[in-house]
Amino acid sequence: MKINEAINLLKDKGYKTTGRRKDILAYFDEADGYRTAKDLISYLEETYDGISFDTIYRNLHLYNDVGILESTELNGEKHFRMNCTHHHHHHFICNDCGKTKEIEVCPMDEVQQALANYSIEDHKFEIYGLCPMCKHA
Amino acid sequence: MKINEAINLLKDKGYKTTGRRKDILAYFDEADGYRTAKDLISYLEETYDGISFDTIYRNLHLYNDVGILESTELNGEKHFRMNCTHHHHHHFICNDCGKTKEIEVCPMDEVQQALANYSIEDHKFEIYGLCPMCKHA
DNA sequence: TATCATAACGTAATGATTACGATTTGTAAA
DNA sequence: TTTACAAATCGTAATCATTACGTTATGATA
Repeated sequence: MKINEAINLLKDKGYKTTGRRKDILAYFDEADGYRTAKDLISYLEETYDGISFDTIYRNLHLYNDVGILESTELNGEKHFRMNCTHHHHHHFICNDCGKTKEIEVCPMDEVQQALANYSIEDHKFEIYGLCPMCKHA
Repeated sequence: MKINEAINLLKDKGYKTTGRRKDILAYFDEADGYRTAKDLISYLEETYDGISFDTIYRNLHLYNDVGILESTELNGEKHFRMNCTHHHHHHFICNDCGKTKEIEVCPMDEVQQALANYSIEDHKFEIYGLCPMCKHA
């Protein structure tokens, strides 16, 4: 999702446009991969002297809820990245830099049949390793 | 993995067979699904008066390392279940009772090609929802 | 520019997990 | 069987990510 798109989405939903919020969007726009709350705090501390956990987590949850960000759990820590809204897909995630590559394969079609009497609510398919850049570093 | 198998594996590796360790195995053998450290503590407290976090987590890690248990992260908490050693497969996991169903489909073959220059180290494919039992409860 | 609800601050609380010194207990050798 | 000792457990404190909250600041609307 693009920054302007996200800002308009927030406005439409009645949320205020603050400096923190714009900077958080800028961070994830630039990051192009999964980042933690701690990563975000480090970044914002360059600009602001004193960032509250409240601000960090409230906005991460907000962005996640309205679909600006998507999240996953890696090594016991929540990680966030800009949401790819265009179509359903999965991700390769680099263990080193957190950057992602879209994977078009989704095995759910095949799986549905095997779970006839089950109620499927969600699924997760992620591939972990090193991206070409980190592999040769 | 069966309990006796696990105990022999521990002996072979030079680990001692203690009451706690046997009871932990019994718990996961009976559980037949994903359980948290807290779940395990509740169970062990019925038998022992005073179970140390040290004992819980040390043994969970040990069992996970030697392949007696396998683990996944659900709602920010590590969950463990008896390891299925026989062949590669994935799991449907019930959001209610934690019980699992094996899924034979694995999409990795298809994915390899799309990640030619990447180093693949691991992958995760899990399906979440309600099992037939919990669905009708 | 005044108003007011929302956002942010600073900090304390929570919950899972890890760490550690003291004590207990399997195990293997005497 | 007893002894010896490393490994296992205990009790509790520390850590780390996240959540909660009373107070203060600020964006948006009139």
